[in-house]
Amino acid sequence: MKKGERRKQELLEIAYKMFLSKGYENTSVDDIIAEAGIAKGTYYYYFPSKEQTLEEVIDLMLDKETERAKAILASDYPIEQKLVGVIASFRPDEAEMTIKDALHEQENLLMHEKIKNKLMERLVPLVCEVAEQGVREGKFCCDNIPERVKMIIILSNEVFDSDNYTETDIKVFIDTIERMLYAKPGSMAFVAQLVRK
Amino acid sequence: MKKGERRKQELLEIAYKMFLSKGYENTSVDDIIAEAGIAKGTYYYYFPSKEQTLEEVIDLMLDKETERAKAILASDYPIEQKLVGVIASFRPDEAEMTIKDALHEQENLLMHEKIKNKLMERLVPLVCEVAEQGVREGKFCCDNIPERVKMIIILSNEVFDSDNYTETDIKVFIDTIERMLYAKPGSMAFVAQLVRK
DNA sequence: AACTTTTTTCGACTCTCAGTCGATTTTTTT
DNA sequence: AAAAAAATCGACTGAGAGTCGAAAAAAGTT
Repeated sequence: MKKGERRKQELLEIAYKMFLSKGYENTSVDDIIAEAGIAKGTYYYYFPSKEQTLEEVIDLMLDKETERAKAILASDYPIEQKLVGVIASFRPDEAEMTIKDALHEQENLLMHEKIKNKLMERLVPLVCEVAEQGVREGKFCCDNIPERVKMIIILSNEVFDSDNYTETDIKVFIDTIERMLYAKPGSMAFVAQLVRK
Repeated sequence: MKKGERRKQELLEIAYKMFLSKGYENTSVDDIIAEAGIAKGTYYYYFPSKEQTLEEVIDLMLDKETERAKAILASDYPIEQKLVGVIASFRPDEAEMTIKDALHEQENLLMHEKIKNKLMERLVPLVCEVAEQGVREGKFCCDNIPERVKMIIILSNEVFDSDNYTETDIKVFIDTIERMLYAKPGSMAFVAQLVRK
């Protein structure tokens, strides 16, 4: 009654690696079971569908990232840095994502979409906390925090998602979030160092 | 030497309708050829792949919308209205898109993505023209127009794409574009009437 | 008209892949 | 040891995209 749990973890591990290295669409269930050395039926004993596997793989990924974000939230960095830090916690994990996701977007649309949605669900409330803290401290000065935060995250997702963003994109992005939050001009300028790479 | 052209248009027409009503993924090539009353081989005589058909269907859609946008651009409405009008030209064509695209996003991801990309390509330069005109007239006051415009379009896409945006989303969106363009506060307030429906 | 060439059409076939299912083996419970 | 539950197996199905060589239709040539 626990051998099953181990097998499931093993399958998630394999799926995770293959989805990242070859892309979701390019990884067939047959690929996964070949790698695991099991039969089709066994796979479907643990997952109702390939898509559900994806779902669980993503949740697993985001769990780690949520932890990181919460650590930053609990820290005592200045608000501006917290804000950016929490958002950045969810940036793809080094070489992991970047390998394939960036490249052949076509083959990863579903994965990408699911990540974006799940990420949004988790990230918005965390960033809202930071932003509200910022308002209390007088660093930001606006209402409708959740909506503003949502839009900031949308922008950060879409703009920095591809690899072809420019210096100017960064500059404008920073200016935009400063103005959206009614923060002191220049207070977010430090972000430029972090994003550029 | 022109019967072929007619057939191709016919196929695009059929594909267009079916993609919109049933979704791209849910429309098989077999569905299309059944509707057209032709054989598989004939279809592939005109299109190298189902995806290429999608590509051409979308281009066709966007052609119409580009015309509308250009008409507005050439008009002499006030800048603020032009800006919004041009962007709104690319909103899905009444009942057309809304039918299915909004609903089962899952089945339409590729279509959605392609529309977004192609739309961006066409819309950004048009909106830039308006914005630059606005700067010349002193209505807006900022540099890096293309980047700002891109972000505005991203926001309008993502925020108003789903049907569950709120009054507050609209308010914040308006505030954001005013501030991104350094426009007079309230100068864009009229948008609220248009978006609400 | 008789032919040749080009364009268009046909549909059976292949290949890939997700998912099913009943049978069998392994593990746990009693 | 027997019964029950959990885990595994792999052949099979069904759907759907794309291929290909052959045939029919249309256009061009003499």
